[in-house]
Amino acid sequence: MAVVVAGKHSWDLTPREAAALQRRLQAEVICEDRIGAVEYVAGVDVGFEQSGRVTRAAVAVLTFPGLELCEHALAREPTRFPYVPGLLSFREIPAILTALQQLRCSPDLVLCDAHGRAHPRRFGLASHLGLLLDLPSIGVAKSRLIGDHDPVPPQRGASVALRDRGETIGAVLRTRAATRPVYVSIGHRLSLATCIDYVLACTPRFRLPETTRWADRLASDRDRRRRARSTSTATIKR
DNA sequence: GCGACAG
DNA sequence: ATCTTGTCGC
Repeated sequence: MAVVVAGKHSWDLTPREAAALQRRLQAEVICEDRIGAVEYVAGVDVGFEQSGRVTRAAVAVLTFPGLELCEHALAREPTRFPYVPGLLSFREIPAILTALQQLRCSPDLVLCDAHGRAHPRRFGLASHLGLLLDLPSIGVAKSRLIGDHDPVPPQRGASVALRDRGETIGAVLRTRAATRPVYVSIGHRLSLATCIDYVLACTPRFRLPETTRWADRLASDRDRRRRARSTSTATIKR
């Protein structure tokens, strides 16, 4: 069954209106486990073309827990909202929805390269997307937006609480030893403990061949440009 | 007023 | 997000 967008609202908003919408929708996020059997898990990421005016969204659907690639989709759309810290979803979600709607199967869980509840108004991209799709979702960000935390012990699986204004808003989790930890937070329809379990289940110590192949495909354009640049630089140096 | 600020 | 230089570790 295809992905269905359950919720809808205007995307033609000013930054001020967008923040007001976040404050309203934040109350509808479910922070308890309302999740069934997980057979397919989707990973969502976006990038921008060199002009900066085109947003590209990539979605990969993997089997769970085997993590074999079974479907993917790409979308290119004009960027119609500026990057404002805290309003990332208004820039990225329209293209993500386009990509998701091309899928033939609907995932049971969505992992996002962004924050969920670890957000100033408790409504990061992962929560926004999860609510629109009415699907369990998790925020997995590479860097901090808000909150404070203690140092994270060095071994895989170690985590510490991410706190803001006296509240636990997420966890800082090591998915691999000797790399930077990731910032995990509830997107929608999951408890924080369950979010951590799924992130660890989706980030095994050794990359599967399918995962590597998919990452290569996503990075191909960027790598091609980088290679061309370093080649020309090397030529100039000589 | 100043710093901080997912991607 | 992107770009760069130097440095470290496998």
